Amino acid sequence: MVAVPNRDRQTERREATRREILHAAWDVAREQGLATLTLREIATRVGMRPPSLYSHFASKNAIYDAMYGQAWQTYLDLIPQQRAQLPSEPRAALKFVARLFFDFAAADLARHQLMTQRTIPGFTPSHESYAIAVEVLDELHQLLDRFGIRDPAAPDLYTALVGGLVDQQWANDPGGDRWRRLLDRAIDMYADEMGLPGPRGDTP
Amino acid sequence: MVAVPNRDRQTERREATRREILHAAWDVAREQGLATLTLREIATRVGMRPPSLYSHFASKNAIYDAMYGQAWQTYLDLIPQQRAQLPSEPRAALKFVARLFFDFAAADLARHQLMTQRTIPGFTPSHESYAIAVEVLDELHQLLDRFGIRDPAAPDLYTALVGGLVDQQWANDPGGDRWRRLLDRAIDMYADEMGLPGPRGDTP
DNA sequence: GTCTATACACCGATAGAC
DNA sequence: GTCTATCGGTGTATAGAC
Repeated sequence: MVAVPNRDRQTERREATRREILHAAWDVAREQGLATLTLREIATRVGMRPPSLYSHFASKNAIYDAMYGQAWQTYLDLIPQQRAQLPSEPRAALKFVARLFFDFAAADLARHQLMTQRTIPGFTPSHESYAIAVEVLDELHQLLDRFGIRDPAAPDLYTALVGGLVDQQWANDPGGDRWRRLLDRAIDMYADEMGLPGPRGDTP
Repeated sequence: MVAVPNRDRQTERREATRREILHAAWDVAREQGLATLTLREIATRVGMRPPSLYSHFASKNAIYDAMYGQAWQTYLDLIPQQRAQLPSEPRAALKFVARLFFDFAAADLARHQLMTQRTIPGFTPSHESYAIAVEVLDELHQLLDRFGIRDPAAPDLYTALVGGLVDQQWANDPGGDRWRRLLDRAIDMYADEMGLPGPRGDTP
């Protein structure tokens, strides 16, 4: 019986090629900007001709969509290890989580734009990919809930605050830390608003 | 002596054409997305052939740059009339100013992206255009100073907070008001952090 | 200042051979 | 699954006539 192992090996090979293509796509997006991404350039980097990409992705937007899902999945995968390191003190925990997201978003402009902005005209994530982003948001809701923050406005205000710091960092001081330095202060301000107990102060 | 009047009429005509081109460019950007802007489409709308645009703008980026400057200038022009309507109570004043910026930014995605995000790979505003944005920021600094808010972090935290609400609004509820409704609450939170006196509460 | 003509490169996508 | 060939179109930008 070799049918099953063969099929497995083939699907694995297929997924490896998909990953390779996406990896090249990320390289291009980082180097030349998300909006300048082209099938030609991706194909060149993986040693293919452009039409061959259509054996793995139905369209250019399908590549964007896979990248979108991959980006949110990468962040989602950080959460278990984040949970293991989470400080018990609520404010310290919120700061830890905020810093994790900030650094993730500040590390890669193309990724950040794809995840949270409408940079690519006409691109909308598929339900499948969007569901991963929703999972991440769900984790945030649970975290806030665990700390007794049940204000209905709390998650939206949190995402606006942390996302706003990231966006300002990218727009006005890329590569620097002018807004990153305000992160702990911003979280303390937020924690005060939400009635979270505990002392103010920067993380060590 | 007709030399001077003629020259004036000619430069006026020239500027009118420039305005017409930019107006068409804004239409295209709004309808099809900022990144999809093409000289072809702009030219068609003003009834020209694409190469004719080069009599008025040195390049496509020069058009982006003029749009950038125009957008910030439009906002700057709102400030005198905003100042006339400014509530005397500090918190109400901050809310009023924040709402003005929010609504301006939420009214036009392409404009917002050009003003505050790095949507167009390779585009950087000229010093002249950027100076207008700096003028707007200067007005914010003066406003905060007038209310006794002299914390060095105050302006950066303010732009992150208000900008963050705008970005979330565009990313997750375009055309809605899910984050707009949090504006007064966010400003109260900010005012508390900055030690601004006065009562909390939504604007009427 | 606007036009035609054109350069020169690029794009996403499809058809069909192998 | 990858290729070649090709479609029909896009793009910015320049030269030179009028």
